[in-house]
Amino acid sequence: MSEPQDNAKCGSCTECRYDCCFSNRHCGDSHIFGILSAEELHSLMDNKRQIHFRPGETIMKQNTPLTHLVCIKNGLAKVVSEGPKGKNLILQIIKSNSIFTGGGAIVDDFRHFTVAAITDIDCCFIDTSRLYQLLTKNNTFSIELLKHSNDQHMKMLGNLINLTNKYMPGRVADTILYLKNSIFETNPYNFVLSKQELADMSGMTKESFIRSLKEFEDSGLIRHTRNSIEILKENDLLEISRNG
Amino acid sequence: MSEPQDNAKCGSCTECRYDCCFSNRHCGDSHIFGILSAEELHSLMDNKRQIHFRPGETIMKQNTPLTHLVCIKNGLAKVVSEGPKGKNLILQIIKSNSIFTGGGAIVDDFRHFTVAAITDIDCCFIDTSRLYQLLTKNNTFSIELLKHSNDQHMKMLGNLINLTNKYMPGRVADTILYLKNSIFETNPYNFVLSKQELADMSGMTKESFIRSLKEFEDSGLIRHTRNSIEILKENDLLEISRNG
DNA sequence: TAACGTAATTGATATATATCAACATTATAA
DNA sequence: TTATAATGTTGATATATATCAATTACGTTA
Repeated sequence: MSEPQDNAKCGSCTECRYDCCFSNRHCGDSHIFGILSAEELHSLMDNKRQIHFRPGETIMKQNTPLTHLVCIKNGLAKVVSEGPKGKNLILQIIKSNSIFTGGGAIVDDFRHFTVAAITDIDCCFIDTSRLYQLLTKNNTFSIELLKHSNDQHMKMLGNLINLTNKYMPGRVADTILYLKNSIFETNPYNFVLSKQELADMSGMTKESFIRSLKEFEDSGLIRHTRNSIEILKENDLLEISRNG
Repeated sequence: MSEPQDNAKCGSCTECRYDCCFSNRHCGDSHIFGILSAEELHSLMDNKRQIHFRPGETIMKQNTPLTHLVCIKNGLAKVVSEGPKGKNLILQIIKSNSIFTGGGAIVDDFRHFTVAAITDIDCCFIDTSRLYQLLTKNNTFSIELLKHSNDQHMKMLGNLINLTNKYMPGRVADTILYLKNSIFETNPYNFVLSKQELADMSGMTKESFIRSLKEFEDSGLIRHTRNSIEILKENDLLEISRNG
């Protein structure tokens, strides 16, 4: 894999080595590493590897042994469940400063998801053995990880409910609102996701997604180009999302 | 199954009071209480309440504050996600000797599911405050609970995949095989679930469930009466489950 | 720039599933 | 027991969504 400037920095400088990927302030949806002492952080990151991925590359593959957890330093990645017969479902988008284990940590130590880079990505691979060691030593850390796990669990429940209870327009509304409010956080937002990927996030075919999106455009709810969407009437979209 | 006298016994005798619901040997899918010392078990169960529910009664209700976790001592319960517009999805059946928190433990302390009794049920309500206290004291316990959480998480992923990637016959096959292999564990198995509930487990209407079941019967894969099912050709059903 | 491959779009059609309505069966209570 | 409600079953139809095929736009490389 290629190694740009940041990469080299992280591999050499000591300060960076144990801190750069998980500074307390920036640890995204979880403060999980914020509670660790320097020593503990050291024990966890001692032999971590920072790796660069190009868009499209697979970061972790479903059904492989869960030997490392991944921390996204910067870039966007998609979490995919590869179903039978090539049916992919994108369950979430991971942003900078997030950790991701792959699902089966402690339970069966297999990865239940595939994670692939959407943009260029710098991320760290941390040995799960180090994680487990730390779990046995720092109870607060265990509790934080439990919190993180429950959080992911409830997000997946949300996914399940949306995908099974709603018609297509509701699911499309969910997807584009999720991207605006949880991922890009600006209103006309640009993205690098293909229509196929947007459809995979919404549990439908790309043709259906396109048609639904067009209806929104015709109704004046959104405006969109090849790779940007502007939400014009968020309340109406929320209403569509609620009514399924 | 245990005798009904247990109920009374549990309320009075001290030994029973801290042990009967969660003996190490019988703690179902989790050994979570098996690792606790007598003292710790005491601290957890000190003020626990054992309650009896009749079939159909609600044990915990979605969207209420998560003040207690529930341990099913004996009986069967259904875990329901109540969607908008009365669309219910039954996510799992809970058997004897299982614990259930309701989803949002530590995260938002709200219940994300409704749990309702299918049969008569004896269960214990344990203060979550006691649980949290114990979490901070016993690291092994935290790790066990983390394991339990991840386990539930991956089971929900399985649900999601089944419900979104499969056609009706595959989902019906999943449901009746799940009941045979994970819940009742005998072959012609009797159940107290209505066709509506079976349909709610399979993410479809009761009419569709009935039709699908009839096709299985006509093809000689199963035999069924009002409240019993016999699996005749499990391999064929597994094949149907796989092919969606 | 032209040429090619890939992604996006549109339309016509097929199919899975839900809905609605009628009826049958079983359970419950007077 | 009979009456009445609840649940189960079947059929006809409507609808949401996928599939297939054709075309267009775009981006990349020669």
